[in-house]
Formats: sequence, C-alpha cells, structure tokens
Amino acid sequence: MRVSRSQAAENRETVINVASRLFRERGFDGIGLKDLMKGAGLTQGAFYKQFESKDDLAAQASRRAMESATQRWSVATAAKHEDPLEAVIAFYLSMDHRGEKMDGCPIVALGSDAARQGTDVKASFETGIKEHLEILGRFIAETNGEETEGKAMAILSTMVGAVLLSRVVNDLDLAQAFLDAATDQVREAARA
Amino acid sequence: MRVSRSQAAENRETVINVASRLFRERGFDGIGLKDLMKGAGLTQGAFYKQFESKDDLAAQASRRAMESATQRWSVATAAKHEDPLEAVIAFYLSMDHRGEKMDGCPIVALGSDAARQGTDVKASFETGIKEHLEILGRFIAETNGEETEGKAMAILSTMVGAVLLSRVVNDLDLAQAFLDAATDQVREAARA
DNA sequence: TGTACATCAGTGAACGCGCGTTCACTGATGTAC
DNA sequence: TGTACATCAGTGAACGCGCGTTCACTGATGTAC
Repeated sequence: MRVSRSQAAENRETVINVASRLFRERGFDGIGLKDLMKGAGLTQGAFYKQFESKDDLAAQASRRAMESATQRWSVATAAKHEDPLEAVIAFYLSMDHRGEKMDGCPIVALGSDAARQGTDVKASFETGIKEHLEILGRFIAETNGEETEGKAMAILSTMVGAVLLSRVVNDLDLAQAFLDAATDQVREAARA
Repeated sequence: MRVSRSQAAENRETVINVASRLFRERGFDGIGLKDLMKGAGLTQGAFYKQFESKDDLAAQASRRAMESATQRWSVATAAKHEDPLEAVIAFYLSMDHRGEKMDGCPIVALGSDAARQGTDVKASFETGIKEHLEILGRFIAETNGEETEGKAMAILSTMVGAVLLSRVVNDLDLAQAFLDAATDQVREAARA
C-alpha cells in the first residue's frame, strides 16, 4: 500500500543506513537485497521503487558510510583531548576499532571490494577520502604548522594500512603491534 | 578418465595458481568454481577431487598469492639498485602496481575480503605478512642499523594503505599523490 | 471543507540464472601376481 | 616382462538454493474540483 512522501523518504534513508553497515560487515557481494530490505523492515519488492540497482545502492551506501566516518573524526576533534590528532589515533588505531567492522572505517572494511566496483562507488569513496584529508590536514597544522597535504596522505595511508593488516591476521598480539607501530609513526610524522 | 599422479599434482598447482590470480582480480565471491576450473583447463567436477571446498581453495590460493608476493620482494633485493628498500618502493608504490590487480599485492587486492574469511585464509595471510616484515626488516637494517621490528610494521602499513587508497579513487592525480606521499614517508621512516 | 479519482510505495510471487556441491560414469594409471 | 584388476582424476549432468530483477496487485496518499 502507498505510504506518505515523508515516510517513503525516511524508508529510503533507513535502507541506505542499513546497507552502509551490512556492506561493511559482509562485503557488497556478501549480503542480498532480500536481507538488506528485511534489515530496514521492508520487503525486497520495494527496493526498485527507491533504487536503480544494487550497484546504485552500493554507491549511496558507500557515500553514507564515508560520511559517518567523517563525522566520527570531526566528533573526535570536539572531545576532551587538547590534541585532536591524538583523539583520532585513540579510536582509529585501537583494537576496538579493529573489531568494529560494521561501524568502523569503510576504507578498511570495503577498500579491496571498492577497487573492483564502478566509477560511482569510487566517487563516493573519493569524496569521503578528500574530507578525511582536510580534517587530518587541520589537525596536523595545529601540531606542526606547515606542509600538511602530503603528510595527511601519508598518515591516512599508515592508519588505513595498519587497521587492514591488523584485521587480516589471527594473532592478536601481531594485530596490536601493527596498531602500536602505526601510532608511533603517525605521531612522529605529524611532529616532523 | 584417470590421469597420472604427477599430472594430477600439476593440475592441482595450476588450479591454485589460477585461483591466486583470479581471486585477486575479482574477489573470493567474484569468481565461481566453474570459471576457476576452466581457467586451469579443467571442468568443475574435478574440483572436489583436489579440494575440500571453495574455502579450502581460498586458503591455498591466499598462501600462494602471498608466496609470490614475497618472492617479488626478494627478487627486488637482487636487482641493480644498491638500496633494496628503494627497489621495493620503486615497484610497490608505482602506478603500474596500482593497476596490477591480478598479480599485485594480495593484501591490497583481498585484505578487506580476507578480514571476513575464516581462520585458514587469515593464517595464509599472516604467514606471508610475517615474511614481508622479515624482508623489510633486513632492508631497513641495511639503511639504518637498528629498531627494525616496529619500523617494518609501520612501513608495511603505509605502503599497503597507500596502494589501497590509490585504487579506491577515480582521480589519477590523487592516486599518484598517495603513492608519492607514502614514498616520502617510507624513506624518512627507514632513515630515522 | 468534502468528494472522486489518479498516483505510487510497498507486497509477495515469479523470472531466469549462476552458485557450491554431489554423483554415476569413464577409462587410463598403478598394483598384484 | 606380461596380464588382470582395482583405483581414482576427470567428465558432465544434476541437485537445491539464493541471487538480482520484474511484475500484477493493493490501498493509503495526494490532487483536482
């Protein structure tokens, strides 16, 4: 049956939010539209009233995931830490974040998958990555005062790589060691 | 029809080699057993005479992929460069490697997928990662002389993250910038 | 404000398809004598 | 060395299943008067 325009818009947002989490947890190919829609309290038939295709949803969900990641970084700024970079390090390079596949960084959770997707998904990631770099750049400027562009890219690379590596190994000590080594390197790079 | 023991062993190796490349190109879920076996010149029915399951092959293929990556790093040592770390940087942090999904680093190509796989696949990655760290440690020791363990982890994180980020964006200039920024950071970290 | 009708978000069944896995069969290989 | 037979890698069809996508239908919403 028909549903009010605002309810339909709300449903659409719910589907995108659910997808942004389930894609991160299981990969773009790891979850079907039926379960995705069920997660939003709807049935699969409604899907094509809201989205062009699964690829379309993948692009929307990737954007949403990156937006929520950006917000998390921004929130870290407002937190008690006087040094915002330390606040980002504290959550991003933690074993908690390693375990948070559903709500954690989409670049780590979906990066390898995204590299195989089309232009739209990559565009969603690209926009989010640029925002991450801007935020990081501001943090570094506070610590350092100069040459933030390349530093921000290097630091983001180190953080993303460390969490990815920490998730790919069984050995929890090795996982922790990657996070610790990245923490040291990021601090040093931001200072230099 | 039956085939000689050595021929069967050879076929098995071919399947693992083909899988190590096709999984990297398309993801564990992106290629079916039929196409995988066809790539090795066999039919799907033969699969279960050689492997327990697709997951079993995923673990074998991950090991093979990591082994071939390790070998590539070792070969870089033997090359003309007097500084082996520079040789690794020259191929790993290049736009060529960014485009080489099938033959490139399995951590970048399959890391996000591997994080969702079982213990066996992760064990394959873990072994390969430890070998990478040993090789890197030796290279850093030649440049530096000390404190190689954490540095090797930080440098591997930076390199893996940079190539992953470079593959996830459409903008080739941004992709290049990630590789360049990582190159600078890795050089600096190895020297320090 | 009230009535008549068009719109369309959501339902649930159906579509063809490819998936991972199983199986009866084939016939060359490997073994026993 | 030669013969008889058991083994088993590979074939190709079949299994049930879930996938992405389509569609006829429903009935509340939104619009026109």
